[in-house]
Amino acid sequence: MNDHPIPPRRPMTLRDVSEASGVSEMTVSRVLRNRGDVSAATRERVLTAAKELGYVPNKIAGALASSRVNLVAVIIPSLSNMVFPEVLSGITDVLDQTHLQPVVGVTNYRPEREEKVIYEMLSWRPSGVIIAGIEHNDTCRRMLRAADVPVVEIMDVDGEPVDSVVGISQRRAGRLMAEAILKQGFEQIGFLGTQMPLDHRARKRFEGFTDTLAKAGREVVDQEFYSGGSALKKGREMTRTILERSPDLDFLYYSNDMIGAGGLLWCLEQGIEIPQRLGLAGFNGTELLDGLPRKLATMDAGRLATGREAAKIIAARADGSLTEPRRLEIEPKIEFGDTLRRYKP
Amino acid sequence: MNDHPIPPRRPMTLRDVSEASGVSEMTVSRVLRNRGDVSAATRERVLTAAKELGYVPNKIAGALASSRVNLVAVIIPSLSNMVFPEVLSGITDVLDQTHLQPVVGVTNYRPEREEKVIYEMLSWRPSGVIIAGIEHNDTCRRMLRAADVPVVEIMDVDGEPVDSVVGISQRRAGRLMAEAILKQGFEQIGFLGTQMPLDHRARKRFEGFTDTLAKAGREVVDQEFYSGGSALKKGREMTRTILERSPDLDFLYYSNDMIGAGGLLWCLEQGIEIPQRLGLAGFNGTELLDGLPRKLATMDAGRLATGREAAKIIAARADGSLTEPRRLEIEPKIEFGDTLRRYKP
DNA sequence: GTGAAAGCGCTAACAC
DNA sequence: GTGTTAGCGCTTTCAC
Repeated sequence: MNDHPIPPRRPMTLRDVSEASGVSEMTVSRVLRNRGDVSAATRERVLTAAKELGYVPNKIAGALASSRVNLVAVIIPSLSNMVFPEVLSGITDVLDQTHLQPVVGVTNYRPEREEKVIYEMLSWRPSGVIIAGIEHNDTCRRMLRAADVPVVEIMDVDGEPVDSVVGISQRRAGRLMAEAILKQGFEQIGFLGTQMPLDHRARKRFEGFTDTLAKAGREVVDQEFYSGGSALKKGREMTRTILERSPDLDFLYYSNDMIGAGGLLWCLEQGIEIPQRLGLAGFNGTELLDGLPRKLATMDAGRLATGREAAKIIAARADGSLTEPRRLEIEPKIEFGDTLRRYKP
Repeated sequence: MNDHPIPPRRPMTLRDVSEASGVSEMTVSRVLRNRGDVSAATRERVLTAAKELGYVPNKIAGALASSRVNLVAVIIPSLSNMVFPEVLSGITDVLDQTHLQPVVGVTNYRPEREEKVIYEMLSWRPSGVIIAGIEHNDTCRRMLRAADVPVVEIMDVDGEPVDSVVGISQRRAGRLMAEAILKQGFEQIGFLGTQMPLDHRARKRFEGFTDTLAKAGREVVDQEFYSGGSALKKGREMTRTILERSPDLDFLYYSNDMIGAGGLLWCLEQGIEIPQRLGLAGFNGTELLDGLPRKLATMDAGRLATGREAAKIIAARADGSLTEPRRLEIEPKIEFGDTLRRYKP
């Protein structure tokens, strides 16, 4: 064995590859980035050397030198609500075909977290920002605008976007559901939702919903809210509670599919006749609903499409093929399932 | 209005804050990072200037200069399986109390994607890597080792870790469940799982399961696999299929809670007596199970704890308070629910 | 096709 | 307490 003193391990650099291959740093860089003309021979030598050394380029240095970063900041309120991972899938689908890479930040629906996450993300100078919601405080909006980076706000188009926006109108979603419910002759309507004053999307949906009822001379007769715990279980409990308190209700509108599913299971166990005696509807168009004993009515919010379109906009802005802000409203689609339609169409 | 020509917008730098506040760049840097002594007065001036300009520091330059990056790479196979978001929650809980920040990469269970994601992540020189699974190909292992960064492999301790490792033994989890099932006198056991040769954790669990059955002179009598679609619905369909084919089965072991829940719902609808006629068990300890008509037996894999502990290790390595690799085996815990226990304990 | 020089926007180290 | 100098590891630009 040799017993030369081992010098302290220095992180590997281009220079190491350069020395190992006997080619200038500059040419090594060209090979590694596939830029400019390099002879096949040199190319080969560089690639071999890099591979043997296990060289991984330092993107920090690269980004600083070129002021180009292939990161796209994706800022969402939560990961435990399946809705956001689904949007992320859409984003990933599209970005995977580009050189761009999503980086996820989670705000937990807290504005001060949102500020922090935006700040942190922007400090890495990403090529674009995709952010859930269109309601952000002044600090957030100012940062986003000042960053001079393409921004796409998603999942809510009711408001003034910073730049581009893709998603459904939550108000319209609430309205459409209210109209469908009224059309089926339901009259005593209850609402069940999350206790989350900062979920602007749920709030707007509810507003659209109640406004429409009001125009028809109706109102939400009773309400029930929850926070934390198993949504399925909470849906069950809330449904029992609200029906005990207001036995005359003939429709329950849930702010998400999971609590709706819990409610549906409970109602079926009680032998409640659905939808004749009691109609039900959730929101989101979750895959899960397909496996229930009856299919809960819901509204597909086009999450996958939203993610895809948002990513396309960022990609197009990044490669210069798009320069103007876009506004893309996606149409929410009612799925009647087995719990909303009383009369045959 | 003034009509001076507007110079092309140059991204803002420390220098701008320096000029605006009349303080040297270095001191501005000190204030912004809370490093070293700065007089209250200068401090104030700098902060005001920075805020007014809406300055967001360039972390790329900072990271290059200091060779310190506050990013922790988190590499997981999927976001659509709730398991991983939950681990992420644990990680976030802990990292939120440090200056470290998680960055998520998704591999879709594909080794070539894993290679790419690791490479991309490492090229940003993160302070640590948390990666799902302990099975990685040689390229991946070499990169991780060469990166000279703390690495924590999670959710599977059966194998040789690159560095630290936190999680349950999947083989042991399979074994424990097999033992519990046998103890309850079940004899004709069927298995239902995902069609995913690359999910090593599911594979090891299954191996531990069948090995234990074998030692008791038993075997898995029939199996059924699925891929894609609504897991709840698939669970339903697979359960019907397997029971039609093998009506003598008296126990169904599902590789995850969601298909188990689908199976449970179907069995209840069929009026199958559970668990006397047929026992059921899933895997994961998903919150969802709490809302079902009966609680499915399952096994808590300690996902939150796994995430937390992994993050703690990274944080401790990063601040120098830990220097050795750690190995932390978490004990999986059977939850009997209402579908596994035939005899009163 | 290849190389040398300059500098991206910060911070470490040291001087004052 | 504050400022100066010299890089961090790449890429841009330009020369050859």
